[in-house]
Amino acid sequence: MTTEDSETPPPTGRPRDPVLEQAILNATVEVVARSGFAAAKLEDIAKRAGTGKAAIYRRWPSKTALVVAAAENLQSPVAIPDTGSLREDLLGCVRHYITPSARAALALATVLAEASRNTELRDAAQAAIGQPPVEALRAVLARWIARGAVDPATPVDLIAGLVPAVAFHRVALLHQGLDEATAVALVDDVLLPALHAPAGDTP
Amino acid sequence: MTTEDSETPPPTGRPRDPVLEQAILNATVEVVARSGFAAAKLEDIAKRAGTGKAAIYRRWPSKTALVVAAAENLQSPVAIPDTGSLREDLLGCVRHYITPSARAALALATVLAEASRNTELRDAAQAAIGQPPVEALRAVLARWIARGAVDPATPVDLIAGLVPAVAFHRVALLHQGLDEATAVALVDDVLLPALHAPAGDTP
DNA sequence: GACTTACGGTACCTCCGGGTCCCGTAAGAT
DNA sequence: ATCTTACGGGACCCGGAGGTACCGTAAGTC
Repeated sequence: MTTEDSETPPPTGRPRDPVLEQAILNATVEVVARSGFAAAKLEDIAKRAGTGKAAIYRRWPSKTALVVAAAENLQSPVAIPDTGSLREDLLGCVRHYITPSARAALALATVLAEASRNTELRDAAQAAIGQPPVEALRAVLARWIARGAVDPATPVDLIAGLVPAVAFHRVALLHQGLDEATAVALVDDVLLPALHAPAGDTP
Repeated sequence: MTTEDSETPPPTGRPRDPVLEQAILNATVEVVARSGFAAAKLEDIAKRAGTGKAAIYRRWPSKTALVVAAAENLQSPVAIPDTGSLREDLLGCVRHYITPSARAALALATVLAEASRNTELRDAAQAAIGQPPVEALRAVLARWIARGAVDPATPVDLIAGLVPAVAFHRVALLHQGLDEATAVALVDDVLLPALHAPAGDTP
């Protein structure tokens, strides 16, 4: 290996359009989120991306691979709020599920849940859109526990899992995204009471 | 109308087997819950029910109608616990989601969520397996509010919606049913703190 | 016993969608 | 200018599954 023999054969000819790449991924998310994994047609995705099926198969070997890529592409840097107020930090985390992209992600998750047997697909979706916001909430809780404002005995996993559960449930079954009022109620009436609990009511 | 003219033409010939009817519905739930709505094959359902496709189409006109009927058939009388203890009542409601039939129902719901465009299907599922347990929880909360043990200002809908959300989320995305430990934690660490809150912490 | 309808099973029709191929054209590299 | 590869788009192949038709048989009614 002098410089680069086997890898990267000199890229001659017309290069691939990166804009098209992104357009295809976006179209995939939209179509899959709206129609479901099985019902999503490659032709619809191609049409919505303003291209043909060939351009898709030039990049990904199968429908599954395409959807996995689209799910991974949804990853957005989830901020870990640190406002100095526990309530505001929680609100920041919960509000993450209100954004349009989050709603698209959840709708996609709805669908990916259907592909139960497809482990690859499910894991990719979970890692891409499931974990990050939960990790953020977990981090916030850990920080406030360290600060002594939250009981160290609180079941962090259970509490942190509450928010995505509600968001997912609303989108998947009730077909309505999380709204501001619900987010506030979730924080004030559920999360904060659960966290403020000292050492337990039965000593 | 003397006795019954138009309706019920004298049922001659071999009658339909009601046992088979139930077997088909059960098989439908199992196969659809395992494979998903789209991936569920009528032939698999028939085979699992120990019959042929013809026997199915003799009863329901389409795959969708069959699944709707199967969802409706899942309705089971959800008991409204009244043990004298708020905690026990809540536990009773939450435990409902641990039963095998509840897990099957939730798995089915996972799938029905995918059929977003099919309003008929979604509504049937919601009415059959979504509403009843939530109504039970709502009733329990209402009773304890009436008894004065729970703040009348508590957002009953939000709280009652928490449990199915968690159950659904776990089954659909995490692929694990609700277990006893989680149920207890849900009641002790989430529901009870949210309910015991008096009039609010900021007077 | 005659009749009617359900039964299990299978072969079949038909449509739909994933995936492939090929066209004429466009956009870069040498 | 030439070469190579990507592009949009259409034609096509093919497997799979919903739905139908028909068999011989079983289980009821009159």
